[in-house]
Amino acid sequence: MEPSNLYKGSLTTIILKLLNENDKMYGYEITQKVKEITKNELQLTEGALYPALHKLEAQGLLGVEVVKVGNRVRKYYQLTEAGTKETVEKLAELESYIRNMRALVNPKFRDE
Amino acid sequence: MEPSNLYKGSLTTIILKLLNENDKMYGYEITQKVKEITKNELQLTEGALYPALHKLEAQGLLGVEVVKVGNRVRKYYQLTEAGTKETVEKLAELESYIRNMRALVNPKFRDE
DNA sequence: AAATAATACATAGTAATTTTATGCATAAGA
DNA sequence: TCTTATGCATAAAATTACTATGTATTATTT
Repeated sequence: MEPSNLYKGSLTTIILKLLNENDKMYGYEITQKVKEITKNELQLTEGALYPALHKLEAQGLLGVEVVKVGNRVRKYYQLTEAGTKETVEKLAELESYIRNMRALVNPKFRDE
Repeated sequence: MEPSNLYKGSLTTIILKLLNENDKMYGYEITQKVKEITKNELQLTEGALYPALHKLEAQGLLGVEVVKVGNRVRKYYQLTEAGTKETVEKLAELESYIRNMRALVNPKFRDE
């Protein structure tokens, strides 16, 4: 199965959740984690990921720590306090959205 | 809870599925159906819906029938054969996407 | 040793999709 | 009569992600 595209709006939630779970991660690590968890079905493009990380940082939801590993730079991101709050909200939104989509596409899930 | 925004990419799937289920519907009817099913949690904006319907029609996935009701016009849409096929694919994509998102945000759903 | 793949970041241009804001018009209800 | 509901439509703006490209280091394969 070829890797599918993201439904636009869900990338931020993915990033926040993974950081919430893993304390601190760097960009490339996030891409790999998503591939692993979704068994290659979802692929984060770098052109989406890095700008998203920068934006979250600019919004004060993430903090950054630059670490040199050998001769290469890694930028570790972690949730700020505001970021943790935002994560909770985004997750709730996603759950609600999934519930609604399930109800829409599957009559079985309607009266819940 | 205020009506939330759509995750971009899911509108087409919603439209196709509702038409698949209800045989033929007009735009306003679709907006109401979505409100009803999601208990007002999801609201389709007309600015998104009508262009989406026109696009699906242009792609040959929907057929239209204009009906006069009193002095007002309704445009009933229904799936074409190609539309029915597309519906199946879109639904499969959505299910897959939901599964992946669940796995990402909820470790419980990982090894499935 | 050289070529390739993987790791690690970044950005500009483009595309797709949706929201917001408007507009028009008829019908129903308060 | 005024407001709400029904019913369609489109343009401008915003959002979000993808594609393509660039740079550079490290590991693996040939």
